[in-house]
Amino acid sequence: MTNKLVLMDGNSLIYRAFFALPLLNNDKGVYTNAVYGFTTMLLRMLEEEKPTHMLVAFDAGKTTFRHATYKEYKGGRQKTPSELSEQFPILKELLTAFGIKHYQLEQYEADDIIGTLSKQARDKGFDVTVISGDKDMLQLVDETVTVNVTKKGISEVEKYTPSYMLEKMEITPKQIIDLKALMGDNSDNIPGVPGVGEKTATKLLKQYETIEEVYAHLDEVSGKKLKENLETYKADAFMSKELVTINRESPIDVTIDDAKYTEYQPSEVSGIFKELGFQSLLNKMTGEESVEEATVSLDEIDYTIVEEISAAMFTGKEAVVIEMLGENYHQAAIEGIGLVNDNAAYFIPTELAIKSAAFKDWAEDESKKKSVFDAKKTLVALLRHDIHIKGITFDMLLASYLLDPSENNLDIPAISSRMGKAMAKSDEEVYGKGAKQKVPETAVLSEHIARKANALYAIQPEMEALLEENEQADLLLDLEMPLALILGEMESQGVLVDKSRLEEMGVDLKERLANLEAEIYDLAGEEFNLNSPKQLGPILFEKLGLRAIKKTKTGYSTAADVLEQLENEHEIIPKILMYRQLGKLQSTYIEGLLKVVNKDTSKIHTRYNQALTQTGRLSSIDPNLQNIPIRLEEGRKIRRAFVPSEKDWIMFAADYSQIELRVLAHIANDEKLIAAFKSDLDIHTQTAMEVFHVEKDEVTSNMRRQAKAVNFGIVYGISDYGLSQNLGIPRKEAKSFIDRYFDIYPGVKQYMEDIVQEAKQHGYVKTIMNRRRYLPEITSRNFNLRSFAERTAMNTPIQGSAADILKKAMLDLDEKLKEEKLQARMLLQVHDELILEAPKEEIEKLKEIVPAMMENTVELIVPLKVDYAYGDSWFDAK
DNA sequence: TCGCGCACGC
DNA sequence: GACGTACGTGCGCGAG
Repeated sequence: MTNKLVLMDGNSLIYRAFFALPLLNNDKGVYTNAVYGFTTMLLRMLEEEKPTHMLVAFDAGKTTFRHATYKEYKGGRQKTPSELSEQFPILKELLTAFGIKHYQLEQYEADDIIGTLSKQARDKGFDVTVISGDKDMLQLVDETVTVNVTKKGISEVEKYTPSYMLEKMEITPKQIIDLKALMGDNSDNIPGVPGVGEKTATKLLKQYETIEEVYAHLDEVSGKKLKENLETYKADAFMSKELVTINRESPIDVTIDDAKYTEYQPSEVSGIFKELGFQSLLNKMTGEESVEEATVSLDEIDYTIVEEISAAMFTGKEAVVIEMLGENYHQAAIEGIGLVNDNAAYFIPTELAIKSAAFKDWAEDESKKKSVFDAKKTLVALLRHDIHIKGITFDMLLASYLLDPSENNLDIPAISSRMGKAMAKSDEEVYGKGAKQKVPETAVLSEHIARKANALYAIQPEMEALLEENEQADLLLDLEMPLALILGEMESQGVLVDKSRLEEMGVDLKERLANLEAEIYDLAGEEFNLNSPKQLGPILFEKLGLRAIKKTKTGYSTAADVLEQLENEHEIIPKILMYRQLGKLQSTYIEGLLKVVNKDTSKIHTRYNQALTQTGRLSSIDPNLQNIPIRLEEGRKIRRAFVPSEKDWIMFAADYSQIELRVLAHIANDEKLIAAFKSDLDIHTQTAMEVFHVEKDEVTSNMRRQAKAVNFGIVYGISDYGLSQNLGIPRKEAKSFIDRYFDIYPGVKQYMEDIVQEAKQHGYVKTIMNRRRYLPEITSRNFNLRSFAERTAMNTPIQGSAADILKKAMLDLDEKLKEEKLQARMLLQVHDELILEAPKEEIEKLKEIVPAMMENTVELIVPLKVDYAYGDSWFDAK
């Protein structure tokens, strides 16, 4: 067997890892992210390369022999952050535990050590693999030396062989030196020749091979400026070449034999892993179930590519996968359909399915049971081909979401592999991602889709059993799944937008923004990019000498709460605030909305994500219709553009009043809070009366504001710190507010204590409809993590139950509208409100039905209250 | 392409 | 006493 030497560029890789990963620290406050990243890479190398010899090279110190040539070498570099430098010794300790040699040499860099060792090894007939984050290393590539360069952080490497280099970079390994000599390298402060970048350098080298030859034929080089620069900076070019050339004859006092590697002892390593808090690596090493399956070997699958659809194919119980690429299913094409039942697995080409009467009959037959992944997407996709799917009895996406809402890797392959059955490749593996996403050849596509349908079919019973165990079967079957269909219809229906209104507002805003901009530049005494906080900061806090109140990672904070405190100190401030407000309207709401209006229908079709939030709320994207402005009049006018889609119809909006606090009164069973809601007084005034011990008439607007903030804080689970920020008061005062609140509402206090205990005991909290949220960090020794988990424990049942209630109300209302044969239809849901459109004649009926459905969908100890309004636009429905 | 700062809603 | 703050989406900037 050939010997295999793996050489790792310690410095380069640990830097990469440090910047690629969030700044994790373990429970002792020691930063470990770079070591962690390096270790994952190391483990991967050991597994993939199976080295017989291994060595990690480090840079020795500040100065190297290269500094004698050029004292500015690596000049202008940022100092290594202490969070990183403290990780070097840890890494070396870890390497020792692995039994892996590490080495550094005064005056030389890791590159030189690697260059020298790889040469020696090659001469002894070794196979060599070098791993680095630095492309300079590519000069070492030859038939026996492969160089892996990390890309995109550290999770992937690109393997460079001589042929791959020629294909990718169009030059040979040796020419890397010449390439760098010409183009320079900013990070190492290597000058190169000005005006020569990768493109030009490659062109020159393809023609002349080396810079020596380039200069020998300088008169032939085309381009006056280029020739001039080459001439002027000739010395720099040659010096650069010297600097980037790796020394392959370094005076190292380590031999290849010293790098001999035998398999590491888990017992040696596990101690350090434990100390560092590398739980996942520990699990992996000890062979426990690991989250990421390294390689999945898939069983063979038999499936038929359907040529003609017949009713006989269907048994009445099947899994069906409508495959679409691209994220917007309102627009994306169906790539193909997978169908699996007890008898067979099929791939059905899209054209065949949508033209087939047998397929439509099957899809629309309520008695034919279907399992799907993402019922809403499936519904919408088929609706676009005039097929109204019915009989969906299982949705794997929603099932998985209910089992654990924190899971964000949600597709059939990922879910099935978590359920212990790897039955399909990941979508990313099959389709690629980002710009490179594409549909593979038919054979690959059809197999993938058939596999997914197969996995869906196979795993459904196990997921149903888990839901049953959690007492969540009803939540899926009677709440989320029917809701998915309603949401799908709402999305497909869309909401009509009066584009001309938006455009008129845009014209007006444009002018006002231009004026403000000019005034601000005038006051600042210079022009700059007003949209860049990074540029605005120094203008305000250095040039104009205003007080810097808060800092961010990247400089001064210029956030609204900071600027508001400076409002009276300089007339530029209110103008900036106004500019920001109007700029937001222009970019996000005018331009942003216009971009997503369907050209043919003038409608907007948002997408609700029903399997995302940790609390059970929906979210809305493309566009987000859940954050259309309302608080400030200026922004609220945006709502004028949302209008009914038919003549003589109106927009009808209904929202719950204080639903979260009512839910809190209910689950905390707090007498005072219950009484407050039963008397139907303004809850914030009521709270103010209690907290400040005053009569109703004595409650000032300021008292009410503070009481409101405390109520708000309780509902959203913010801390005393959060409340203090909100009210602009010291934290101590905020804390005393909260304490007084708890004195008044002891039931609430009791609930907060109990729910945290419950979370500790079970590991999760739940809503009134048994939605769960797991809180593993509730037992963390880290104060922050633990506190956050505790507040989440208090908050999630409140927010989540409120979400449950509105969801159920939507089902009830939908049914009632059908029952009453009304034309009115739901269009939007915004967490505690529903927006409908309806013919004018139905207004009276809606005034009765909508609040009644919403208020009575569940029975709590306190009444639910719904306010409603209607008008010619969403704006007017207030 | 990604993280950040900022801003909008509930 | 720590330390940084509910749940989301989207914009423009600026570094890689």
